[in-house]
Amino acid sequence: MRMTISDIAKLANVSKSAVSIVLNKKKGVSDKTRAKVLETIKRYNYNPNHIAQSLAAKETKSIGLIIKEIDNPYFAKVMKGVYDTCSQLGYTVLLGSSELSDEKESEIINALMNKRVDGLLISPLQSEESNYTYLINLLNDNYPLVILGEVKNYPTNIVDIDNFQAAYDAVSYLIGLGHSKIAHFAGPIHSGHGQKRLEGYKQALIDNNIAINNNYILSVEPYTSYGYTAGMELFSKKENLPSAIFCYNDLVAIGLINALTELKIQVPGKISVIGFDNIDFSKYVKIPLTTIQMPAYEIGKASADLLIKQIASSSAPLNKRIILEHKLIERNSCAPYKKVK
Amino acid sequence: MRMTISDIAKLANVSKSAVSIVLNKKKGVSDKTRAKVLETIKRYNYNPNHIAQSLAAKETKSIGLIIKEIDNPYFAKVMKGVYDTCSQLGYTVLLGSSELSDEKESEIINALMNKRVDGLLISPLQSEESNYTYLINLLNDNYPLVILGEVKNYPTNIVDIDNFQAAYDAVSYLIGLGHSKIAHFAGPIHSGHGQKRLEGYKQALIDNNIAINNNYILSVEPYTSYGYTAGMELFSKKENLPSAIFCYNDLVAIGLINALTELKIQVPGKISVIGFDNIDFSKYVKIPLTTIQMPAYEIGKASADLLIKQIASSSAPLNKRIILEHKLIERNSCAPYKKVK
DNA sequence: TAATTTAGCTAAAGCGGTTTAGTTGAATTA
DNA sequence: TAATTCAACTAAACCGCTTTAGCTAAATTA
Repeated sequence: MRMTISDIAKLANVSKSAVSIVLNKKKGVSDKTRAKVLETIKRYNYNPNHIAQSLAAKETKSIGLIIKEIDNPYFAKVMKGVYDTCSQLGYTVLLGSSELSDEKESEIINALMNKRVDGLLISPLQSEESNYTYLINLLNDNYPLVILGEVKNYPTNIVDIDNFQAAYDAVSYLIGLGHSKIAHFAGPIHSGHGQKRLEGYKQALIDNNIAINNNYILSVEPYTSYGYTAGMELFSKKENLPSAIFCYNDLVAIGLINALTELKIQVPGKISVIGFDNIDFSKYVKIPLTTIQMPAYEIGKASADLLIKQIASSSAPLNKRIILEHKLIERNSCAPYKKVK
Repeated sequence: MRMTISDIAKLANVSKSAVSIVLNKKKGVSDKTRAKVLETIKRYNYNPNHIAQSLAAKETKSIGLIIKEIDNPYFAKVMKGVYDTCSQLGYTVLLGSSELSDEKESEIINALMNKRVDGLLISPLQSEESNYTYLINLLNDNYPLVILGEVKNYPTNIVDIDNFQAAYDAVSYLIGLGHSKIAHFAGPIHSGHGQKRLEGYKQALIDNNIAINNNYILSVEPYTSYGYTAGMELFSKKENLPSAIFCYNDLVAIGLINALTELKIQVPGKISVIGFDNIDFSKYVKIPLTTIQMPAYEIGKASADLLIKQIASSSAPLNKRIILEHKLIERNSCAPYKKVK
């Protein structure tokens, strides 16, 4: 069996308290005693039981990370950022992934809270106002929280980019290239990011006196395969087609381009496509993707950092909003509009 | 403050024991009492403190997952598999990533064990025999363990594919296409997978009477950028170049192809490239990649399943070896050897 | 009817730590 | 020299659960 603090205490001929003091590098024992304890700890290769420590100290030195999809290069980068700063600061991360299901999301939050994580880092689904009441409960309970996105009308710690502006920039870029028939493969429309990007898209059109065409707005699950399917569907009709498409994310854009090349529709010759996220692969893809860069790793780092700060300053809600910079990355999937037909 | 079991006990006018019995669905209380307890639990929205449960029950219902790189599509798929079965079976996963550092790997193992995970799922680095002594310690301690790979000369639970055979198949395929000057961009050569694949590569050459040329074997970090760099280096010399390259993984292959196209060397016209893993993106890349399919998600599922079985059958080591099927996926990055020069 | 099970319940010990309050003897201060 | 402070140390309570052992009253058996 593993050693306990009592074992060590007995072996070193001191009290449990003395061992605890040494363990936590507090003062209250003589150098001689400290040395003796340290030596028997080393000798028996004793490691304190973190569970017991957590129970006594009422903190677990762990956080819960809830993302939407494990299997998405964007979230992988976020995770890496979170993981890096957490492990550096001595925190363990308990993984949660809602996989786009509201139900799972709230189950996970519950499960992680029962595991007594010291705080929660959530990329929320927010598909229905009513469905994030539990988030609001957390806020009211003053639970250390950082949101990768936002909770409408509630001040919280937030780390994100300006999704509205980023979408606006993307569409403006397309307009600058001469396009006016611009479609949007929108993400889950009720998600925070999806909504913001949709709004940015619309505003860019409005500001350029381009009418919004609802047939040009398709809501699509944010995976490659759905980009493909939606592309196939849209371009099987042959009338009133767009000349450019702003996609919710790179995955969708890549799927779309795949459909397009399969249909022998030239990208960017005939159709320009712009993505979102700038995942690593977007530059290796058949037609290197013009896209908006999300600083995913930095978002991960910043949010973990903020969360741990919030945990430290316990009761007082920081309500910090960290908005990181996005950037348009020009590659080969967009071209000036040509009137030819 | 949050409710405790004592609070509930008082409120329901029963003992803590009674509440505990109800909580754990054991028998020992009347239906009436059970109902009463259940009702006050619901009323006060009580959730047992999992930390306290873990301490008392000496099990945490959590496992540690140690991968090599968070930010690698192959491991993302493995993680997803692990996560899916764990959350289904009520286990939480604590994330660990060695990021290719031996030192970190052993630190993580230590940290996770102190957090008292019930078992460990490790994709080990194994860069030096001496460096996996701690793995062997775990084995000797009879700690529930599943290895994604293997520990030489030690029986353990293992989930993997036959890396030797897979590499053999890949190289045989190239040979079947007429190639004989076949290089290998090997992964970290002391890693389990790296070594097996290297051996498979060599054996395939030997069995076909092709001399092994050590200049054709480059050890490369398993990232895109290193594939690129190594490609640039190799093909800057102009003599005795290979006509085909078997890469440690798709990432390296993609980087290599990038270098090649930059150097205006046609793939697969002049150089054939075969990868390993079959990550999602390998089919969307400029030159869709011919590669070996790793059933990453299945590996994740199977290993988590096995680990939890091992945890259940506690003391008795199962020592199961699950070898999953690989498959060669033909796409466009390999072509028959042409003698033209 | 008396003896024996059994069902329902709970007090108390234990899981492995931390922390508080208290004791002792040596060092300081007045 | 007596009174006070202080450093070193520890016993005991506590964190929030589970589990064991024991008690009582009702049900079963002989």
